Amino acid sequence: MLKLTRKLEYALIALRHIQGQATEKIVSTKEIAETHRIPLQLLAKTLQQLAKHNIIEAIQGAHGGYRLKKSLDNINMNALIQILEGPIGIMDCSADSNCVQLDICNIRKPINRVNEAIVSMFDNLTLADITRH
Amino acid sequence: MLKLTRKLEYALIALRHIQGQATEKIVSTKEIAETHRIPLQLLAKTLQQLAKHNIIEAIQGAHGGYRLKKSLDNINMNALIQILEGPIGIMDCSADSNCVQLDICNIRKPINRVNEAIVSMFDNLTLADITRH
DNA sequence: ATTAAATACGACTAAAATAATCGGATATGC
DNA sequence: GCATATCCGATTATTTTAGTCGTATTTAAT
Ligand code: SF4
Ligand code: SF4
Repeated sequence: MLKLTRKLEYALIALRHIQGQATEKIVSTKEIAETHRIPLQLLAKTLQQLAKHNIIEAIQGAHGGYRLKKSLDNINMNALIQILEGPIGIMDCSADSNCVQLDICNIRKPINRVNEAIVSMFDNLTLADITRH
Repeated sequence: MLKLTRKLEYALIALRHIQGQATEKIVSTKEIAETHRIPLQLLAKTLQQLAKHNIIEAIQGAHGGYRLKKSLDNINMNALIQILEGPIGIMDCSADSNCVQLDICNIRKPINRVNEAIVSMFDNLTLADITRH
């Protein structure tokens, strides 16, 4: 309950790892996976998602890997979560959510406010805040 | 990811329902379950947990049910979560967590700060805040 | 050219967490 | 005594998350 996913953790670990290297160094998935004992394939797919969304840049072929494409100051946690997991929703109140309680629910509004508070918290947290400290 | 559980939702819905009744009225699980289309057995067990922790008072036997035992102003969301789901942890960093990354993890501290921020948010949110609006 | 090392990606399987149900016990008002 | 409730452990079902597999493609080095 209220847990982050491993995928998200792996992404943060990887971003911090990449940031710790020389700016132009190309870091391979393997290097990150071995350093931090992350399952290689899972990390690979995660990094591919980040590359597709222009957070990191992929260099293919032998001696390929990734390097940062944006400054981590300019990306917030909410954006990262959005990329990897979709929008934050502490519960599922959308129209197509087929929640049987939907139209008779007596806690929907306050719960939505809580959700917004969490979203806003992650909005105000840059990846640099996390990868720097 | 970052979702509340149904059990917790059901508890909130039930507490709000009970609060909406006359102060001394005894409300049965069945009444709440039918009004809000919540699975009876699951709600029953949830309310039992709340009763055990003195948030509501159980009246057994025919015409039994529950009524509030504490003012909802004096209970915060964090306490409710603690009762129903245990401590909030957006990830599992305890000593016995057998996370293989534990001793080489480069995001542990910042993640713990995020966790504390969430806990503190739920600490400052009373059940009355949720059941009233 | 061939090989080795890397990303790219869809499909699949495994594991864990959550949600719901079942079966019975106990209590109590009428 | 019976109907209606709470109580509660055990089990099953469902959903979500985590991880793996197989294969294709790219590219540097030889
Ligand atoms: S808050 Fe109410 S409507 Fe929204 S998902 Fe929970 S029960 Fe359904
Ligand atoms: S933050 Fe690091 S140590 Fe904590 S659970 Fe996640 S990976 Fe493991």
